[in-house]
Amino acid sequence: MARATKEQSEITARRIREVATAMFAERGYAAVGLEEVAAAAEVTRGAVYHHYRNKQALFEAVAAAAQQRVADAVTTAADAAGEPWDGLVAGCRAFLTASVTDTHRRILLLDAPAVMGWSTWRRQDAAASGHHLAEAVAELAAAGHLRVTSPDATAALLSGAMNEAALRIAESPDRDAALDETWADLLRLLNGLRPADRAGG
Amino acid sequence: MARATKEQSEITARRIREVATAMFAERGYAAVGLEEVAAAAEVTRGAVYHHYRNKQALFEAVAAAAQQRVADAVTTAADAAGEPWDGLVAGCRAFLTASVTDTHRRILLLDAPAVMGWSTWRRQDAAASGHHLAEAVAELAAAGHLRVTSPDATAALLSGAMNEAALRIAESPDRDAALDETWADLLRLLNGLRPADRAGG
DNA sequence: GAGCATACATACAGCGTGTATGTAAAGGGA
DNA sequence: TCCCTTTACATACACGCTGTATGTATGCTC
Repeated sequence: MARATKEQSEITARRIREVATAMFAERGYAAVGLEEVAAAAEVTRGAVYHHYRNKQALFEAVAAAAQQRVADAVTTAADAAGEPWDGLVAGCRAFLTASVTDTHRRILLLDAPAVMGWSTWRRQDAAASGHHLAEAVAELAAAGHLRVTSPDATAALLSGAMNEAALRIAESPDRDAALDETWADLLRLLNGLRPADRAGG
Repeated sequence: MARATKEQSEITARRIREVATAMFAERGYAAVGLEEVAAAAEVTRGAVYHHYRNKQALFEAVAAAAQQRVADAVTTAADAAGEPWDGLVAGCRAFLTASVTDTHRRILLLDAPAVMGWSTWRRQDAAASGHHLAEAVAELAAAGHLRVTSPDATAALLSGAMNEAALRIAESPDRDAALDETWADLLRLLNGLRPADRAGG
């Protein structure tokens, strides 16, 4: 078969990644074979192995791209808010809504930790959206807007809370209602960390 | 080979489950083959398939047993406390310490959701420890000790927070310090949900 | 004690991953 | 422009693991 140019090669790699994203999101990592990924991308398995070392490497690329999209949504929302407190709230809201989508849910919240291993997954998460959360918490804590013992620990607690919430919301028959409900209680959790003289402001 | 009695059969099934528990905990679901499980249990793969429909069914049995152990630890701790509020706190503490152990961590927190699917996993969790958490929150909310919009949503948020915390603690070089740190901030989260006139009591 | 059900062992089929090899075209220097 | 190397794939193969079908000897029941 004719060999494509360097530019074409990147397009191929991206197409493989994109069809793999859809399939991993729909049926999960284990249930997807590289043969079908190749077929959907209109190449052979050889091409897949040319661009990605193995199945796990492909998944990691898929997860990284998804993670990046979530991170972009979070930072955009957080930056749009003025006050640091509002930024944290807006970022959390953006994270929740982004994580509820099917693509991100299955790939990032269900499969990623098991496939990549928790520490690798956590590193990637920290490099993307998790970093912003920890930083926002630390900043607010330093400014006295948040009472915490360890900003990192609090960030982890909040991150875990939001991840589980996203899974719950996604599974709910009425996602909008579940999101509102969960959001109200997440706000209560956040507000509960504010010193009495700042709360509600 | 000689066929054992009914009693022996249960012993064999349990032995398979126990060696599988150890291997799944150490190397993860995907990396463990049924051949090695059988070898470790001193039977053949045929025996494994006789007692468990397939690999996933074996894993679900393993997860259920682990889940039950965590639930027992939680209820024991919660029942030992007098006040309902103290019961919630004690239960959370017990859940955290139990979840940090290697066996429970990898099986219940990393692999279970991906292998069993989230809804199945959630049902099993609810039938065990999760149920108690939701009930405790609902009870405290009804009594006015906790301000929440939806007890279920709050329980999910807390559950997710603790799961993530357990993973973080387990990965930490100094688990005791990480546990103390995380525990302090988890208590802040819980206390933040109490009405002003009850907090600190 | 005869027949059936049970508790395994054995043998086999099929799929999926990973790897080695082949091939044709792109890219670069003379 | 010719040649050589590298790149971008396709093809072919080996192997492991799951699941299933079948065999077999023993406990169990009537």
